[in-house]
Amino acid sequence: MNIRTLLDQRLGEVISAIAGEPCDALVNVSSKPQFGDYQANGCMAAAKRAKTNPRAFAEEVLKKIDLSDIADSLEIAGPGFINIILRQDFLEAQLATMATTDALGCELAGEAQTVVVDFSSPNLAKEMHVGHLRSTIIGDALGRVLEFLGHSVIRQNHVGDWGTQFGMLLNYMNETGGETTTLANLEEFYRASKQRFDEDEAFATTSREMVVKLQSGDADCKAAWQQFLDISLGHCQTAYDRLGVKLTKDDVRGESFYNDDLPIVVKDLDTAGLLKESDGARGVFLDEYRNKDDEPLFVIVQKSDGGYLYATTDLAAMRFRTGEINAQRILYVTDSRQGDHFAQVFLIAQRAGFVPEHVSLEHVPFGMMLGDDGKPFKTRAGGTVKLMDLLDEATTRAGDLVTSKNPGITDEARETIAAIVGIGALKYADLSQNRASDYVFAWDKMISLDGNTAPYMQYAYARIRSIFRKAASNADLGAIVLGEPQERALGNKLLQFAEAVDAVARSAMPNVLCSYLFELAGAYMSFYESCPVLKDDVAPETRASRLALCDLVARTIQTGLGLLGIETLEQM
RNA sequence: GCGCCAGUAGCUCAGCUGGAUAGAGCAGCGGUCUUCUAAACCGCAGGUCGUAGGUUCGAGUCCUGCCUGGCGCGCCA
Repeated sequence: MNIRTLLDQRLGEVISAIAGEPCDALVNVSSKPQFGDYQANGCMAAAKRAKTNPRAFAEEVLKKIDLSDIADSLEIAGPGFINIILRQDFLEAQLATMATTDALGCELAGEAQTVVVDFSSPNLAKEMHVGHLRSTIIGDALGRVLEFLGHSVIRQNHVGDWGTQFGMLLNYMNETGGETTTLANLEEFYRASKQRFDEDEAFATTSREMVVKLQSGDADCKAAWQQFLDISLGHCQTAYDRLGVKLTKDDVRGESFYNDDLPIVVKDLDTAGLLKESDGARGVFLDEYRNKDDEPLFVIVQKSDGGYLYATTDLAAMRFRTGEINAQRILYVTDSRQGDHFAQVFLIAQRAGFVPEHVSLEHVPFGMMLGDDGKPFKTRAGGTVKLMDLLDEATTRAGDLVTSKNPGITDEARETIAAIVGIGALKYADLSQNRASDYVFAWDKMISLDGNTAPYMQYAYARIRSIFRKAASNADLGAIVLGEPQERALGNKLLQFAEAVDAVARSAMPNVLCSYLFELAGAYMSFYESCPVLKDDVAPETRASRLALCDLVARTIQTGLGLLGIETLEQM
């Protein structure tokens, strides 16, 4: 049950009826406690359209509306706000309902959709580096949230497995005997082959021939290529597993998959009357975009030498995703620099009829990871930071912290906690930022575990679990009664979980869920300080009520962090 | 030259379709541990929301100009 939506509907009907046209009630969580639990802001706008006094309009609304089953009081304030205080027994009943299901009050807003989430998409010629982190974890979180709401999520790892560089790599693999051991360090392997390519003209020539052979389907070449991909994908899978990202081999559908479709894309564009030629290249002119000379932009889909480009592959993928997968919504989780590119290929795809009108194409852009100097995040030597090294450092730092907080701990427990806390902190630091902006990566901030961090939530969870361990067999849950102000605040916050999850699904902004969880954990910490659960002087029914609240908070934090791909711990 | 994104507290950032006195977290200052885990809690202080106009009952949010930073702009992805 999404209370905000409920109020929006109930008030919206009345406001619309009075105004004589459809109006939005604009219900939101109140900006301040003295304004009640929720506030409706829609009367001012509706009154304006109906050309009446907003306060008088709001009074009319209060006269007509019956919210007695939900709200204790409705008050008009300021120019025409309606402040809503919910009934305590309504909140208690809602919490009881919320506790009965794993969905914790979340429900499908409309029809279930088939949603393609295109994310991670590393170039398999090299090892994964920090540049792939944001796409991977943001896309993973979005996939989990949409799935949680009942949508059918198709993950697509659009890996780079088909560029000219593969000729170079295959050639070098042949030269070095194709031993898999030499591929243990992909980065080094790439560097070495690149060096050969740049220094030896003969090598470069055979490399180019290798590409042609590969793309024309030569069996030996294809086998070697497949072997290379398997190894590279293995590296990726190790990273995904350590990150706790739900991506497997089955989700991989790389550029090569669309190879046979590329000529068809060009042909279809021609059929649609969109294809033009310019300087020997073929492509589509877009009036909406201008080039440097203020002429319509030419988006090339086939080079003058006959080769295809990434716009072609993306168009082929769109055709496949709507035609074969039947997607109704497609999310592209890539960095914001590709914004223009996607806007352009979306336009072409719609114009060419590759994507029906009802399908939503959404670029989900994110900013760059910067170092604390404000420049792109690099190693001290200025090189690319490997993803694996980043994960290692996160767990090492978390491990050191565990040791300092809890010196007596066994090595085994330490490692488990370090992995979950370290990886969780790393992912949360990223997810909690508005993805649109560049983000300054700072180990100390992230791993200091203070403030709005994953460990703060993990700690709140562990504290609750500790209570249940202590209560042992005497931990029966009772009916929730929101007696104390902290209990009411906590209960209210719990019921907003569905609102937060809905907002993430709609806007593709995981940071909304992070903010929610931080507020929830904060409300719990305040509750924890002022409302004893297991102390001797707590009445049995109060104890049972608070245990039920604790349980629901624990489940919400665990589920919420789970939607972000972050694990919880019984003890920290 | 054109386009996209950003500019909010000392630092890092929130701010949902325009709503009431702009919020957090760090850092700073001051309180709270014979503890249901202090990785915590409570309080104080900190602001011309880049800038100049405009739209209106109301603007951090919408429009226009300007300034600053980042990114992109036909045969790489």
